[in-house]
Amino acid sequence: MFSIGELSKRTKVKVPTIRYYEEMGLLPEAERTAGNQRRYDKAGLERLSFIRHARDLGFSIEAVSSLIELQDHPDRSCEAATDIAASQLADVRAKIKRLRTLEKELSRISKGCDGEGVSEDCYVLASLADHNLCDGEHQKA
Amino acid sequence: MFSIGELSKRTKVKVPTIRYYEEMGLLPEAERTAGNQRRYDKAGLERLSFIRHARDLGFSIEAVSSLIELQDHPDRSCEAATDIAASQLADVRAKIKRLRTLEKELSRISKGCDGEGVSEDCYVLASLADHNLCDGEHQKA
DNA sequence: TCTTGAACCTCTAGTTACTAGAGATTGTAT
DNA sequence: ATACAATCTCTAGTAACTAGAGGTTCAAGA
Repeated sequence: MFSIGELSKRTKVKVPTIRYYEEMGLLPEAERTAGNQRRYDKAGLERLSFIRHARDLGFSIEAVSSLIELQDHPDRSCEAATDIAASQLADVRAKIKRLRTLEKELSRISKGCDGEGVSEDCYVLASLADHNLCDGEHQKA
Repeated sequence: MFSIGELSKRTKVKVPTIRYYEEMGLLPEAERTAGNQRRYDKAGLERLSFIRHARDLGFSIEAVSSLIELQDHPDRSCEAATDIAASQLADVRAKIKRLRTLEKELSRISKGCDGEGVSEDCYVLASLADHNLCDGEHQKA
Protein backbone atom coordinates (compact mmCIF):
# COMPACT_ATOMS: atom_id res chain seq x y z
CA MET A 1 0.00 0.00 0.00
CA PHE A 2 1.34 3.39 -0.89
CA SER A 3 0.38 7.02 -0.66
CA ILE A 4 -1.14 9.26 -3.27
CA GLY A 5 2.20 10.99 -3.70
CA GLU A 6 3.84 7.69 -4.47
CA LEU A 7 1.09 6.81 -6.92
CA SER A 8 1.55 10.18 -8.51
CA LYS A 9 5.26 9.60 -8.96
CA ARG A 10 4.76 6.19 -10.48
CA THR A 11 2.09 7.22 -12.95
CA LYS A 12 3.19 10.81 -13.58
CA VAL A 13 -0.34 11.93 -12.83
CA LYS A 14 -0.43 14.90 -10.48
CA VAL A 15 -1.85 14.44 -7.00
CA PRO A 16 -4.81 16.82 -7.42
CA THR A 17 -5.60 15.16 -10.73
CA ILE A 18 -5.78 11.78 -9.02
CA ARG A 19 -8.24 13.19 -6.51
CA TYR A 20 -10.17 14.70 -9.38
CA TYR A 21 -10.41 11.36 -11.14
CA GLU A 22 -11.71 9.82 -7.96
CA GLU A 23 -14.32 12.52 -7.67
CA MET A 24 -15.32 11.97 -11.30
CA GLY A 25 -15.71 8.28 -10.64
CA LEU A 26 -12.84 7.10 -12.84
CA LEU A 27 -11.08 5.76 -9.81
CA PRO A 28 -12.95 3.96 -7.05
CA GLU A 29 -12.83 5.64 -3.67
CA ALA A 30 -9.46 4.82 -2.21
CA GLU A 31 -8.96 3.07 1.07
CA ARG A 32 -7.97 5.38 3.88
CA THR A 33 -5.56 5.27 6.79
CA ALA A 34 -6.80 5.94 10.29
CA GLY A 35 -5.84 9.54 9.65
CA ASN A 36 -7.92 9.72 6.47
CA GLN A 37 -5.13 9.61 3.94
CA ARG A 38 -5.59 7.64 0.73
CA ARG A 39 -3.74 4.36 0.26
CA TYR A 40 -3.37 2.51 -3.03
CA ASP A 41 -2.33 -0.92 -4.20
CA LYS A 42 -1.38 -2.52 -7.49
CA ALA A 43 -4.96 -2.46 -8.75
CA GLY A 44 -5.15 1.27 -8.19
CA LEU A 45 -1.88 1.74 -10.00
CA GLU A 46 -3.06 -0.27 -12.96
CA ARG A 47 -6.32 1.53 -13.25
CA LEU A 48 -4.67 4.92 -13.10
CA SER A 49 -2.19 3.83 -15.76
CA PHE A 50 -5.09 2.82 -17.95
CA ILE A 51 -6.70 6.20 -17.45
CA ARG A 52 -3.54 8.08 -18.10
CA HIS A 53 -2.89 6.12 -21.23
CA ALA A 54 -6.38 6.76 -22.53
CA ARG A 55 -6.18 10.45 -21.68
CA ASP A 56 -2.85 10.68 -23.46
CA LEU A 57 -4.57 9.38 -26.54
CA GLY A 58 -7.10 12.17 -26.25
CA PHE A 59 -10.11 10.23 -24.98
CA SER A 60 -12.48 12.37 -22.96
CA ILE A 61 -13.15 11.62 -19.33
CA GLU A 62 -16.56 10.34 -20.33
CA ALA A 63 -15.06 8.02 -22.93
CA VAL A 64 -12.50 6.76 -20.44
CA SER A 65 -15.31 6.10 -18.05
CA SER A 66 -17.07 3.93 -20.60
CA LEU A 67 -13.88 2.12 -21.45
CA ILE A 68 -13.25 1.32 -17.81
CA GLU A 69 -16.78 0.08 -17.44
CA LEU A 70 -16.16 -2.33 -20.29
CA GLN A 71 -12.85 -3.44 -18.93
CA ASP A 72 -14.55 -4.28 -15.67
CA HIS A 73 -16.87 -6.66 -17.51
CA PRO A 74 -14.67 -9.09 -19.46
CA ASP A 75 -17.67 -11.04 -20.72
CA ARG A 76 -19.43 -8.16 -22.41
CA SER A 77 -19.22 -7.36 -26.09
CA CYS A 78 -16.46 -4.91 -26.78
CA GLU A 79 -18.26 -3.23 -29.61
CA ALA A 80 -18.70 -0.07 -27.59
CA ALA A 81 -14.96 0.08 -27.02
CA THR A 82 -14.10 -0.19 -30.67
CA ASP A 83 -16.78 2.37 -31.43
CA ILE A 84 -15.29 4.79 -28.97
CA ALA A 85 -11.84 4.28 -30.40
CA ALA A 86 -13.07 4.70 -33.94
CA SER A 87 -14.89 7.86 -33.05
CA GLN A 88 -11.83 9.21 -31.31
CA LEU A 89 -9.78 8.43 -34.38
CA ALA A 90 -12.27 10.22 -36.59
CA ASP A 91 -12.13 13.16 -34.24
CA VAL A 92 -8.38 13.33 -34.37
CA ARG A 93 -8.41 13.12 -38.13
CA ALA A 94 -10.94 15.93 -38.38
CA LYS A 95 -8.80 18.07 -36.13
CA ILE A 96 -5.72 17.40 -38.19
CA LYS A 97 -7.58 18.34 -41.31
CA ARG A 98 -8.73 21.61 -39.88
CA LEU A 99 -5.32 22.41 -38.44
CA ARG A 100 -3.69 21.76 -41.76
CA THR A 101 -5.95 24.31 -43.39
CA LEU A 102 -5.04 26.78 -40.68
CA GLU A 103 -1.39 26.02 -41.06
CA LYS A 104 -1.48 26.71 -44.75
CA GLU A 105 -3.25 29.99 -44.30
CA LEU A 106 -1.19 31.14 -41.33
CA SER A 107 1.99 30.29 -43.09
CA ARG A 108 0.94 32.22 -46.16
CA ILE A 109 -0.08 35.23 -44.10
CA SER A 110 3.06 35.13 -42.00
CA LYS A 111 5.27 35.19 -45.03
CA GLY A 112 3.54 38.34 -46.21
CA CYS A 113 5.15 40.57 -43.62
CA ASP A 114 8.60 40.59 -42.09
CA GLY A 115 7.59 42.75 -39.14
CA GLU A 116 9.93 45.58 -40.08
CA GLY A 117 7.28 48.01 -41.24
CA VAL A 118 4.33 49.71 -39.57
CA SER A 119 0.85 48.35 -38.83
CA GLU A 120 -0.67 50.20 -41.71
CA ASP A 121 1.35 48.21 -44.24
CA CYS A 122 1.29 44.90 -42.38
CA TYR A 123 0.06 42.06 -44.50
CA VAL A 124 -0.84 40.02 -41.43
CA LEU A 125 -3.21 42.70 -40.18
CA ALA A 126 -4.54 43.42 -43.65
CA SER A 127 -5.34 39.77 -44.18
CA LEU A 128 -7.28 39.60 -40.96
CA ALA A 129 -9.20 42.73 -41.84
CA ASP A 130 -10.07 41.62 -45.33
CA HIS A 131 -11.20 38.11 -45.91
CA ASN A 132 -10.65 38.54 -49.63
CA LEU A 133 -6.92 38.46 -48.99
CA CYS A 134 -7.08 34.87 -47.90
CA ASP A 135 -8.07 31.58 -49.34
CA GLY A 136 -11.24 31.72 -47.34
CA GLU A 137 -11.67 28.03 -46.66
CA HIS A 138 -10.88 28.18 -42.99
CA GLN A 139 -14.27 28.84 -41.48
CA LYS A 140 -15.14 26.95 -38.37
CA ALA A 141 -18.11 25.10 -39.78
CA MET B 1 -27.26 51.59 -37.81
CA PHE B 2 -28.43 48.08 -37.19
CA SER B 3 -29.23 45.76 -34.34
CA ILE B 4 -27.11 43.07 -32.75
CA GLY B 5 -29.23 40.45 -34.46
CA GLU B 6 -28.49 41.96 -37.83
CA LEU B 7 -24.78 42.16 -37.02
CA SER B 8 -24.92 38.55 -35.97
CA LYS B 9 -26.48 37.53 -39.26
CA ARG B 10 -23.93 39.43 -41.31
CA THR B 11 -20.87 38.13 -39.48
CA LYS B 12 -22.14 34.71 -38.48
CA VAL B 13 -21.14 35.41 -34.91
CA LYS B 14 -23.82 34.52 -32.40
CA VAL B 15 -25.53 37.26 -30.46
CA PRO B 16 -24.34 36.19 -27.01
CA THR B 17 -20.82 35.88 -28.40
CA ILE B 18 -20.94 39.45 -29.64
CA ARG B 19 -21.95 40.60 -26.18
CA TYR B 20 -19.16 38.47 -24.75
CA TYR B 21 -16.60 40.11 -27.03
CA GLU B 22 -17.80 43.49 -25.90
CA GLU B 23 -17.43 42.49 -22.29
CA MET B 24 -13.92 41.21 -22.99
CA GLY B 25 -13.02 44.49 -24.58
CA LEU B 26 -12.57 43.20 -28.12
CA LEU B 27 -15.45 45.32 -29.27
CA PRO B 28 -15.94 48.86 -28.00
CA GLU B 29 -19.12 49.44 -26.05
CA ALA B 30 -21.86 49.77 -28.61
CA GLU B 31 -24.08 52.79 -28.92
CA ARG B 32 -27.52 52.27 -27.48
CA THR B 33 -31.05 53.20 -28.43
CA ALA B 34 -33.26 55.06 -26.00
CA GLY B 35 -34.48 51.65 -24.92
CA ASN B 36 -30.94 50.42 -24.22
CA GLN B 37 -30.52 48.17 -27.23
CA ARG B 38 -27.17 48.03 -29.03
CA ARG B 39 -26.78 49.65 -32.41
CA TYR B 40 -23.88 49.08 -34.80
CA ASP B 41 -22.47 50.69 -37.91
CA LYS B 42 -19.96 49.75 -40.60
CA ALA B 43 -17.03 50.17 -38.22
CA GLY B 44 -18.55 47.71 -35.80
CA LEU B 45 -19.15 45.26 -38.59
CA GLU B 46 -15.57 45.51 -39.79
CA ARG B 47 -14.12 45.06 -36.38
CA LEU B 48 -16.24 42.03 -35.67
CA SER B 49 -15.25 40.54 -39.03
CA PHE B 50 -11.63 41.03 -38.09
CA ILE B 51 -12.20 39.28 -34.77
CA ARG B 52 -14.08 36.43 -36.33
CA HIS B 53 -11.43 35.95 -38.95
CA ALA B 54 -8.67 35.88 -36.34
CA ARG B 55 -10.64 33.50 -34.12
CA ASP B 56 -11.23 31.22 -37.08
CA LEU B 57 -7.49 31.05 -37.49
CA GLY B 58 -7.22 29.94 -33.90
CA PHE B 59 -5.84 33.09 -32.30
CA SER B 60 -6.74 33.40 -28.64
CA ILE B 61 -8.89 36.24 -27.41
CA GLU B 62 -5.80 37.77 -25.86
CA ALA B 63 -3.92 37.57 -29.15
CA VAL B 64 -6.85 39.08 -31.01
CA SER B 65 -6.89 41.85 -28.47
CA SER B 66 -3.25 42.65 -29.20
CA LEU B 67 -3.82 42.48 -32.93
CA ILE B 68 -6.69 44.93 -32.70
CA GLU B 69 -4.61 47.25 -30.60
CA LEU B 70 -2.00 47.26 -33.36
CA GLN B 71 -4.54 47.77 -36.07
CA ASP B 72 -5.79 50.81 -34.21
CA HIS B 73 -2.32 52.36 -34.40
CA PRO B 74 -1.31 52.37 -38.07
CA ASP B 75 1.96 54.14 -37.33
CA ARG B 76 3.33 51.57 -34.88
CA SER B 77 5.74 48.84 -35.75
CA CYS B 78 3.93 45.66 -36.68
CA GLU B 79 6.59 43.40 -35.26
CA ALA B 80 4.28 42.28 -32.49
CA ALA B 81 1.69 41.26 -35.06
CA THR B 82 4.08 39.12 -37.04
CA ASP B 83 5.35 37.63 -33.79
CA ILE B 84 1.85 36.69 -32.76
CA ALA B 85 1.17 35.14 -36.13
CA ALA B 86 4.44 33.23 -36.08
CA SER B 87 3.75 31.93 -32.61
CA GLN B 88 0.27 30.86 -33.63
CA LEU B 89 1.71 29.07 -36.61
CA ALA B 90 4.21 27.28 -34.40
CA ASP B 91 1.38 26.32 -32.09
CA VAL B 92 -0.69 24.90 -34.90
CA ARG B 93 2.27 22.93 -36.19
CA ALA B 94 2.97 21.51 -32.75
CA LYS B 95 -0.64 20.45 -32.44
CA ILE B 96 -0.59 18.80 -35.82
CA LYS B 97 2.52 16.91 -34.89
CA ARG B 98 0.99 15.62 -31.70
CA LEU B 99 -2.26 14.70 -33.38
CA ARG B 100 -0.44 12.79 -36.06
CA THR B 101 1.22 10.68 -33.40
CA LEU B 102 -2.15 10.04 -31.82
CA GLU B 103 -3.66 9.22 -35.17
CA LYS B 104 -1.03 6.63 -35.88
CA GLU B 105 -1.46 4.98 -32.54
CA LEU B 106 -5.25 5.12 -32.52
CA SER B 107 -5.42 3.75 -36.00
CA ARG B 108 -3.13 0.89 -35.08
CA ILE B 109 -5.11 0.10 -31.96
CA SER B 110 -8.44 0.36 -33.73
CA LYS B 111 -7.40 -2.10 -36.36
CA GLY B 112 -6.56 -4.62 -33.64
CA CYS B 113 -10.18 -5.35 -32.79
CA ASP B 114 -13.27 -5.60 -34.91
CA GLY B 115 -15.68 -5.28 -31.99
CA GLU B 116 -17.20 -8.69 -32.50
CA GLY B 117 -15.63 -10.33 -29.46
CA VAL B 118 -15.79 -9.70 -25.74
CA SER B 119 -13.97 -7.16 -23.62
CA GLU B 120 -11.54 -9.68 -22.33
CA ASP B 121 -10.10 -10.27 -25.79
CA CYS B 122 -10.37 -6.71 -27.01
CA TYR B 123 -7.13 -5.37 -28.36
CA VAL B 124 -8.29 -1.80 -27.82
CA LEU B 125 -8.79 -2.34 -24.11
CA ALA B 126 -5.66 -4.43 -23.81
CA SER B 127 -3.59 -1.71 -25.41
CA LEU B 128 -4.87 0.87 -23.00
CA ALA B 129 -4.16 -1.38 -20.07
CA ASP B 130 -0.65 -2.23 -21.13
CA HIS B 131 1.57 0.47 -22.42
CA ASN B 132 3.94 -2.14 -23.82
CA LEU B 133 1.39 -2.92 -26.47
CA CYS B 134 1.82 0.46 -28.04
CA ASP B 135 4.55 2.46 -29.60
CA GLY B 136 4.75 4.51 -26.45
CA GLU B 137 5.71 7.82 -27.97
CA HIS B 138 2.46 9.55 -27.33
CA GLN B 139 2.98 11.00 -23.89
CA LYS B 140 1.70 14.48 -23.31
CA ALA B 141 5.04 16.01 -22.52
C1' DT C 1 -53.08 54.23 -31.93
C1' DC C 2 -52.89 49.80 -30.01
C1' DT C 3 -51.36 45.28 -29.71
C1' DT C 4 -48.60 41.37 -30.19
C1' DG C 5 -44.68 38.70 -30.59
C1' DA C 6 -39.94 38.47 -32.01
C1' DA C 7 -35.84 40.40 -30.57
C1' DC C 8 -33.51 42.49 -27.11
C1' DC C 9 -31.73 43.29 -22.16
C1' DT C 10 -28.95 41.59 -17.77
C1' DC C 11 -27.50 38.10 -14.79
C1' DT C 12 -26.31 33.56 -13.28
C1' DA C 13 -24.73 29.08 -14.00
C1' DG C 14 -22.79 25.34 -16.80
C1' DT C 15 -19.25 23.34 -20.01
C1' DT C 16 -13.92 20.47 -19.94
C1' DA C 17 -10.25 18.88 -17.39
C1' DC C 18 -7.86 20.36 -14.59
C1' DT C 19 -4.69 23.89 -11.52
C1' DA C 20 -3.79 26.95 -7.59
C1' DG C 21 -4.16 28.22 -3.05
C1' DA C 22 -5.84 28.53 1.86
C1' DG C 23 -6.00 26.60 6.19
C1' DA C 24 -5.94 22.51 8.87
C1' DT C 25 -4.32 17.70 9.88
C1' DT C 26 -1.27 13.50 9.54
C1' DG C 27 2.77 10.66 8.81
C1' DT C 28 7.44 9.79 9.47
C1' DA C 29 12.21 10.48 10.32
C1' DT C 30 15.25 12.05 13.66
C1' DA D 1 9.01 14.50 21.29
C1' DT D 2 9.41 17.35 17.53
C1' DA D 3 9.70 19.16 13.08
C1' DC D 4 8.31 19.39 8.56
C1' DA D 5 6.91 17.32 4.30
C1' DA D 6 2.85 15.35 2.70
C1' DT D 7 -1.78 14.94 3.06
C1' DC D 8 -6.68 16.49 3.70
C1' DT D 9 -11.01 19.40 2.11
C1' DC D 10 -12.91 23.28 0.02
C1' DT D 11 -13.24 27.21 -2.96
C1' DA D 12 -12.13 29.64 -6.95
C1' DG D 13 -9.92 30.26 -11.39
C1' DT D 14 -8.75 28.92 -16.35
C1' DA D 15 -10.76 29.58 -22.07
C1' DA D 16 -14.31 30.84 -24.76
C1' DC D 17 -18.21 30.54 -24.95
C1' DT D 18 -23.49 28.45 -24.39
C1' DA D 19 -28.01 28.03 -22.11
C1' DG D 20 -31.66 29.71 -19.61
C1' DA D 21 -34.54 32.75 -16.53
C1' DG D 22 -37.14 36.68 -16.10
C1' DG D 23 -38.06 41.11 -17.78
C1' DT D 24 -38.17 45.06 -21.51
C1' DT D 25 -38.25 47.13 -26.25
C1' DC D 26 -39.03 47.44 -31.09
C1' DA D 27 -41.63 47.19 -35.31
C1' DA D 28 -45.33 45.69 -38.05
C1' DG D 29 -50.13 44.83 -38.72
C1' DA D 30 -55.16 45.88 -37.33
